[in-house]
Amino acid sequence: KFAVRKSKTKLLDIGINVGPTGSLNPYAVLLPVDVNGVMVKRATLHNEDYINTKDLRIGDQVIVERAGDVIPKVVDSVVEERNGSEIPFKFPSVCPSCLYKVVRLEGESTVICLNVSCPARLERSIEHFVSKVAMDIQGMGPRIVRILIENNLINNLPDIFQLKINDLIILDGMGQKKAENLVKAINDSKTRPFSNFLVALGIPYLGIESAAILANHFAYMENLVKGTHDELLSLPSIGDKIAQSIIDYFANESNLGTVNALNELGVGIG
DNA sequence: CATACTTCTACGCGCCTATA
DNA sequence: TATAGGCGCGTAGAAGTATG
Repeated sequence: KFAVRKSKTKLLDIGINVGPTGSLNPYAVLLPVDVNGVMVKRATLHNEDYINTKDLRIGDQVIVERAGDVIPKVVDSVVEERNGSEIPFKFPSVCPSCLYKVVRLEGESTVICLNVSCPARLERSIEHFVSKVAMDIQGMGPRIVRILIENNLINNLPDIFQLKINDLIILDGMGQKKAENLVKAINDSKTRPFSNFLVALGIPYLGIESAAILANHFAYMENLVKGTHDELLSLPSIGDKIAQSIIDYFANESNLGTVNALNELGVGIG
């Protein structure tokens, strides 16, 4: 097995993932290639500017590298090998999931879908909600999340806590044992620390570290909701971006409704 | 018991934000 | 403007469970 750090392959296509907060994240679909012992068929492209700056075109031969032998990335296109059939990539103007017009805010590199009812956003926000750093609901990975949504068992975050064993047991590949384990995991997650609950909400720029600082200062959701921009800014490692992001989140009626509904189900209190 | 399928975990670099 | 550090990215392999 050769130790190849960089490899050349063909950029077959550029796809778009919709993130939990509606961001449109581009990724490269590659002709599978061995990069230092690993077959790589996909690599992140970060954002619209990254594609434009590198002038990556669909059909290009591209250099793929695994940074630290872990995460693959497209580092360059091989311009000399173009034959004229390569197609420049136009970043989508509508969300690939809900077809709503997307926006790119001044000074931001991220293009986002603002439709709060976007199906892709719902799916990704639930995946994030149940993930390890957030509510840590074991046995509820992306696949199960999709099945639950497809079967109309989940239409929003609070719905997760209404799931019953009998709802789950009828699903494909879900038996008594899995259903029991999932319901138990969901119930256990109700007592996750405030910081993890905050992360679970999916507030842009708010990760576990910043959330821990907020949780430490405010202790309860009702205090945080009342927190002013200045108070947030006074906290270590909370700058204008994160502060504004938090203010924006709690200024949104729909978000407040979600938080209240969760609290009433015994989720994320204390 | 064998097979199929899903989830979980580790990995470490570099974009982006916070801060001086 | 420069430096520090949080955060998320894609893949393989292990661990676990469902099903026949």
